[in-house]
Amino acid sequence: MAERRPTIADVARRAGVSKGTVSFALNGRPGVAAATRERILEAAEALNWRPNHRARSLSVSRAFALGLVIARDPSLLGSDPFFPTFIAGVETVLAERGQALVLQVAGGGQAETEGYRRLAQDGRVDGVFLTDLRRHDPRITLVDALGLPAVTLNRPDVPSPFPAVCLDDRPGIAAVVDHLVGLGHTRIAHVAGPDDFLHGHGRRKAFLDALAAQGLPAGRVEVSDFTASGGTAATRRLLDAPDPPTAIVYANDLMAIAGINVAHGLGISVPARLSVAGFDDTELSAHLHPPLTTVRTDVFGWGQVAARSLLALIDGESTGDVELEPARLVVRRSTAPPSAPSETSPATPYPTPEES
Amino acid sequence: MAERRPTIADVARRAGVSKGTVSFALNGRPGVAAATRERILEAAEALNWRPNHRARSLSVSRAFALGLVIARDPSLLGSDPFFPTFIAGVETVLAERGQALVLQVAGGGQAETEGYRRLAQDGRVDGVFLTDLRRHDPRITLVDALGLPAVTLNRPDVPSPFPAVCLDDRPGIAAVVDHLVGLGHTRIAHVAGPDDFLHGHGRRKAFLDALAAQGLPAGRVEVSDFTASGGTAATRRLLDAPDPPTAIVYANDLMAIAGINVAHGLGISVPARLSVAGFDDTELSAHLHPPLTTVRTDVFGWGQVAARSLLALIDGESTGDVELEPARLVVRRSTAPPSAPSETSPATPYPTPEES
DNA sequence: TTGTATGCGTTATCAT
DNA sequence: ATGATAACGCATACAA
Repeated sequence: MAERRPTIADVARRAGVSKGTVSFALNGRPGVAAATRERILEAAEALNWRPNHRARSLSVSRAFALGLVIARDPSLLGSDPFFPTFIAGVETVLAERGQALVLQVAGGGQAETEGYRRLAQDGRVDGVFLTDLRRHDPRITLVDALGLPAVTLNRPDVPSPFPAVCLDDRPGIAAVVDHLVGLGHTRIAHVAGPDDFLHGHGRRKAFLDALAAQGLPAGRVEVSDFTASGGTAATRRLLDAPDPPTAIVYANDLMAIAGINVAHGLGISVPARLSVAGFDDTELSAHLHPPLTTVRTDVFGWGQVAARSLLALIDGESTGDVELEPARLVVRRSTAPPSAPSETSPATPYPTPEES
Repeated sequence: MAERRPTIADVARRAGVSKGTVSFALNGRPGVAAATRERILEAAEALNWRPNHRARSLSVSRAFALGLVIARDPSLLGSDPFFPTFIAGVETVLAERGQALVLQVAGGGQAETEGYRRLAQDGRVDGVFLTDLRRHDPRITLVDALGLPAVTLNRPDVPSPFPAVCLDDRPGIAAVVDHLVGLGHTRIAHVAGPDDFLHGHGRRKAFLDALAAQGLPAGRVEVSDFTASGGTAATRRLLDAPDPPTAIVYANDLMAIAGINVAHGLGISVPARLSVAGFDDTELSAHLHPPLTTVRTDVFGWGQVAARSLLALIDGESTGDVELEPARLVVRRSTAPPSAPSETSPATPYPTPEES
């Protein structure tokens, strides 16, 4: 005799009314006499009735869930701090609203499209987050065609019907460049992310713009892929060049850390002979030696705001684009004035690390 | 006139049969005449009918989704490579079976319990993964009481009704110790994970057991927390001690990397004066300088097998516990023979890094 | 071999 | 103004 979960029919029977009236009463809708409402609430309470989520989902045609499709090489996903932090931010909002997060990890581009399509066709979610925007991102029209509400992280470079939740990278990159120029650097290079990602592209442009604003010639840019191995290769190319840079601005911490290690391997000490700056402010970067100068963005908050925006959009009360606090510089010990050209690498140990 | 999606009633009408017959025909159940079946399939094809996922979910009382509750401090979640990789493995299996993954990130213990409860009560998922097992983990009985099928990652230390998907850490740790002893080390320390995690506890025990098996006295163990900051502090404590170790075995790569940086800060070169080994084989560890000797586990495969096991359990065809390929040692350059006691830190640059 | 009723909560429509 | 009824979506136990 499995204790069957009470249904709305049980409540209706006990209160002596119809199912419809129970529904109206419990959802606080008008058209129910106060006395009747009271009776219904008591019956529901007595039976400890909770609406069946699946039935509710069916009748209102809502999933009460949001979707996130991650298109990344699984083997590299583990070293990216973005998604876990972003998801954690999203979750804080969803948890208090009874919403769930449905995740998909898609390898290649084909699987990605299929992922959105499945989420939409199965009605698994009421809306999706569009992260890691690419240039001329096909997902904008795809998701729109699927009839799925969405928010984009930052603004796409194509017309978009979706609200954008924006966190501007560029001030952070500009601040790094200004910081390095202020220290006396003139040969500054950049290790960029893939150029088809909007953020990779944007950080690169911000780098070049900031140099130009400082009246310096364009620095060398090595396009890489946000991975440690890519950062290693790009750094080798830069440091093996005839006129190597005295400072390198990386598009993320992972490549920067790999870069520092390449420098160490070449006997080039950081920051004495090479200044290095990252981007992300991962937990590790403060605990390196030297601790990494980097750029911090509030990814957790980004997730929170994106979730709120998407839920508002789904509820038909979109507030339009949102602008978050831009990225900002965190100065630590991996950046310092360039050494005099004649000076050789000093063998002195680094000063004790200290958080800025 | 929104083009209403065709329903099973439309198909039934077109084929001149009842809804029930359509359902039987399309699910390949017996009791439908071949000619009738053919007619129904044609009608469904012509109308391009797809079953409504939500209605299906309601009628069969299944969510066609699995759940994962992650109880981690959100600010530290980003530096842990485990979950993204595990999830990616899970997804490869779910994608081809039309299943979804519902994720919850819960901060403290209270929120964690609430997370499982919500998943169960709302019928959001048909089963859950129990990861990061703790000693006397209360989730075993909780999830069982909630009537939710589950698989555990490794075996709990309490009686469990759930299949376990096991990947043994211990051979990896033992191999590290053997490797270090083989190099000539006798003062080997361990920086452990939190002792209430079974894997933190297990790696520590494996470390001590391996030393004992080698006939060496118990090495010093610093219990830490898997974070860079924790690894930094623990390493300081070890290296500041009167009789510092010549090798440190860390319970994860993140702490090991932080440890290497502490050593650098103290002018202690790795591996010349201190050997360091990690655990995880994160992407970065091969690109450090020196590249990190560590232990590799197939987290992606773990996710795949766990997903298959959980789905099998839900379908009532559980295959019992599963044992995966155990963790195995990856020797790189961060481990070397201990220097002679009298020898001071050599200032020679590291050899060029090379993957083992 | 096929049709019907039931399970679910919500809501449009109808009846008082 | 209040409340009852039926329909929505699919699968399945049961009746015919």
